[in-house]
Amino acid sequence: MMEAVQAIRGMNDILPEQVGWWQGIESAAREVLENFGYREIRTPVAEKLELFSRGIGQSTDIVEKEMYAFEDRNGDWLALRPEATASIVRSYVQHGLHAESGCRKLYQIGPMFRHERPQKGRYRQFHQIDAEVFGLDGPMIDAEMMHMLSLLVERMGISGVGLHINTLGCPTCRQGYREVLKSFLAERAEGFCEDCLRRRDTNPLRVFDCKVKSCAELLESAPQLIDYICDDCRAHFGAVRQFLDKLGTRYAVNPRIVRGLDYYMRTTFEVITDRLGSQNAIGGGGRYDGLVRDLGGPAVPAVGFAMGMERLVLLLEQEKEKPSRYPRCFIASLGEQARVSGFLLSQQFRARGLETEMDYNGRSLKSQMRRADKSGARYVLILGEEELARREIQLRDMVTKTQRIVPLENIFETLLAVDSEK
RNA sequence: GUGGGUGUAGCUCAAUUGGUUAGAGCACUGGGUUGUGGCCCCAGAGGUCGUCGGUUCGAGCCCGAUCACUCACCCCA
Repeated sequence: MMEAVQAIRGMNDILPEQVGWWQGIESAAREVLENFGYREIRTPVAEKLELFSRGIGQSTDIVEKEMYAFEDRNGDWLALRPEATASIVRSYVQHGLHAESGCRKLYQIGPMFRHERPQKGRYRQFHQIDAEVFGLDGPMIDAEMMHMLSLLVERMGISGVGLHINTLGCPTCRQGYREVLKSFLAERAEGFCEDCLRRRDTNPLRVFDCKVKSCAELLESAPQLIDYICDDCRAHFGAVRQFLDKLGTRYAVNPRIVRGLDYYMRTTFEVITDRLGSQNAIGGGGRYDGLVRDLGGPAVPAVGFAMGMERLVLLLEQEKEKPSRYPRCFIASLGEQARVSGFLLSQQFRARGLETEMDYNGRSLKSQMRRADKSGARYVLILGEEELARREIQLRDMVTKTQRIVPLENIFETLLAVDSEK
């Protein structure tokens, strides 16, 4: 035997047994998003590398060490997209979508790529549901988006998750806070772990995300961003919270939600579960008013979020029964002539919209019945040479175990009539 | 990128201190009814024991390397 080729590490097949979960999640997402006025946009999985280094941030982990970047045959540097926002913004700018109206709501569902060490809930090819709103800078849309995210999770049948929100301030007021925090970290340097000391220089806000106990304890006395942000940012955050309260959306303010992408400002949020081990965020996002301009477009404000579909599937597997589908009808046949007639019959049934299965191998009736049973079909049509000669067919109801002989003519209508009596 | 755990049939797992031909359950195929499913009975098929190398008279078992999976760190969805 030749050695079989394996799938790429961290890139998984979604087998027919699992695909029902994915379809359920996707249709729930489309339904809710479209209901809120979002329209689908499909962008390529590869972009120029520059788009992500400019968009996501040069010093972020994603750009620094997780991107699938490569030189193509023309010598251009490309990358498989590690997230959707930069691509959507690129497309929005390139096609002048900002010209059409004040506000634009877009969504995308598809694969993303990051070269990380795989673990539960984290893969190298993973799938996101991503939504973005362009052109609105007020707090109302921030609240609506988080409200919608809660509905989305609920509509998918997932419970026991929490919405955590925070504000990062705007680039101006955050800069002041960064300096204050940096000096706080410098004063107490000996108490913090190595990672936190490294973060002090790269991205000081991320220390709040540290899981080391001693760091968390020290940070309790740290200066809080909320005390340093400007009046406009404070008012924005206050209004977001008021709207969420009025919408009845439950949330917790969590100063640890700082996000790892450079473009976020003001509102940030995550949907968190305690049932997935360490990969506990099933969705997250925030406001990024500066990104469109940074990518060469007009100064259009924006908010967006992404959800991790693998994590949603993991949660659904924990609490719901696996969705499955069954053909309505199975055609069993005996003898070559009858098999051909059964084959043609199955095509007619399908053409009329009835999900129909059959046995193509010409095996024993017993084995065909076994297959019919396993397929979950409610009805089995049995066609032998005897029935064929008399222009008849056996119609068996697998649930009631009753069987009768009916005319072959108009068998489709007969089957529908029998089925509608149930 | 760092650390821990695990690799035996399609799946879940066995295999005495290293000892002849590596087993079971589920799933699969056929039979038990000249043409009838779930339960039961019988039979069959399915493995280079992840891979390569080493130790040994002898390795599924011990050692090393490598690959993969997995969990955690990191980071994030």
